[in-house]
Formats: sequence, C-alpha cells, structure tokens
Amino acid sequence: MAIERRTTRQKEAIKAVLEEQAGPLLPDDIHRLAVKAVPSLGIATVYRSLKNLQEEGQVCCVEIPGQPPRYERTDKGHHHHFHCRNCGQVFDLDKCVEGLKKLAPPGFKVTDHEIILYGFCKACAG
Amino acid sequence: MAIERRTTRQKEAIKAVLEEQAGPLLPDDIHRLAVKAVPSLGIATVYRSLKNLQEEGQVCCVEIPGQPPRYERTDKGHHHHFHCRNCGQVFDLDKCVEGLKKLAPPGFKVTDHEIILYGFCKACAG
DNA sequence: TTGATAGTGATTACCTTTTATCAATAGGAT
DNA sequence: ATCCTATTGATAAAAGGTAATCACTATCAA
Repeated sequence: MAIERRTTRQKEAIKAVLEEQAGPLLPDDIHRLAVKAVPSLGIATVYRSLKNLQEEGQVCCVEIPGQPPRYERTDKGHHHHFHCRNCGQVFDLDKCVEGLKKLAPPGFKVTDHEIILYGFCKACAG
Repeated sequence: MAIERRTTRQKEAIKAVLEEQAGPLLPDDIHRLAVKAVPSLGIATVYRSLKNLQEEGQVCCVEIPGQPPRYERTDKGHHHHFHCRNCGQVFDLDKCVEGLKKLAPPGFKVTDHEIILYGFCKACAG
C-alpha cells in the first residue's frame, strides 16, 4: 500500500509560496518565504516536500548553468527563463523561437531544448 | 613581477587534448585522454592547468544544467551545444537562431544567451 | 478522545567536485 | 652542469548542496 499522505501547515505553506511566485525559486528562497506562514519550518522539510511534489508531478526542477536547482509549478506550460546578472533572480519567458531543431547536425535527433537569456531585469536595468 | 611560466609535458598534453576535441570536455575526460601522452599526469594538474588556461583566455567553461563544468577552446566563436541523453557527450552547434532578444519582457536588457538542445547524437540515434 | 504513524526540525552525515598541502621533481637561465 | 624555483602528484580537506537520522509532534480515522 502507498504511504498515507497527511495535510500539514508546512506543506501548505510551501505549496502556497510556489503558487504565488511567477518564476522558479531556490530551496532557500522557498524556506525564507514559507517561514512567514510557519515560523518553525525547517529547511529539511522544504527539501522533503519538494521531492514529494516532484514525484506527484506538481513541481519541476529548473536548472541554470552553474547554479543550484530551482523549483516551479508544472502547470505553466512550455516556457524558458531569464537570469538577471545583477540580482540573480530568474524570470519566466512565455514565448519561444522557431528553427531550433535545424541547429542540430544531420542524423541527430532533438527531443527537447533549453533557452536561457542573461542580462538585467527591469528593476536592475533602470 | 608576474610568475614565470614554464613549459611542461603535462600542460602541452592538456592543451593538445583540447585542441583535438571538437566539443567541451569534463576534467576527467581531459585527464583520461592526456594520460596517454603523460602517464604520470595527476587530476590536480588538470584542474590547475584549466584554471591557468582560463585566466589566459585560451579556454572557457561550458555548463550544462545539472552537470559539472566542461571546458573548451575559446577560439571557436559563438556557438551552442547539444547534449546526448544516451551517451552524455556534448557536441558543438555552429549555428544560432534569430529573435532571442524578443523573448524578454519590456524593460529587460539582454546581454547574452544560452541554447542547449537535448536528444540523441548520430551514433546513439541510429 | 485516543492511538497508530506520517511528518517535522535540528543536526549530522554524505556526495561530488574542486582546492590546498607539501615533499619531490624538473624547466631553463646562467 | 648547477641552482633556483615553478610545477607536479598523491593525498587530505574544503565547499556546496542534499539526504539520513531520530526523538518528538501532530494528523486523522475510529
């Protein structure tokens, strides 16, 4: 039998943080935000909950090269990311581009792709 | 005064490996290949040489999300990478696409970008 | 309300990649 | 050939992020 899942304030707080936020968050970010709702929340619970939410398909992992994994909801559809070189925050980009598969050499099979833009976000560019 | 640099068989072997290879390599890959020329070569020397070559601008770092850094020559110009989901090897893609800056929201300043294609290389797709 | 047990929090252990250490080796100018 | 010292190789240790441990707490079916 599968393990019985219980509803806890901790899990609800973590899910709420992920619902509210537009872009992907670091475990530490999630912890810092969710602690406002549940002051006793420990970082270990954040990691455990993220793992469970991933297994349940509610959350997925976003990796920016050279940085630890971030997490976001899976219900946002195909999109990419922008990484601000000043504040370090990651933003969602809802559009994509054409012709990516044509970049691969003949004989290569492209299954998916990743696009990351770097620069300065609105707040940091001003 | 700057530190006097000496030419050694180890450095030459590491540089030769990077010259020969098309795509970016892991430190372990470089070590495995360069050991053929200098059997005594230690992994520490690979890391040291890569650091020096980076400072000298001859080598740069390529990061695939979720993987340790790879290294390649800097003289290849603007290009992107393909990561084979079967053999794990990384290949260079010499073309790029248009319209990337248009993906960013108004007010964002895009300075550079990264494109990574995933799938199966010619050998693994066959 | 109670009891079985899933979940929590603090901490330690872990894993992987990278750097520091240090005695020994080997460029290369003289 | 000699000397100075940059470089090396083996190893230990660091760094960063994540998972395991374990006693305690809290959920929720009965």
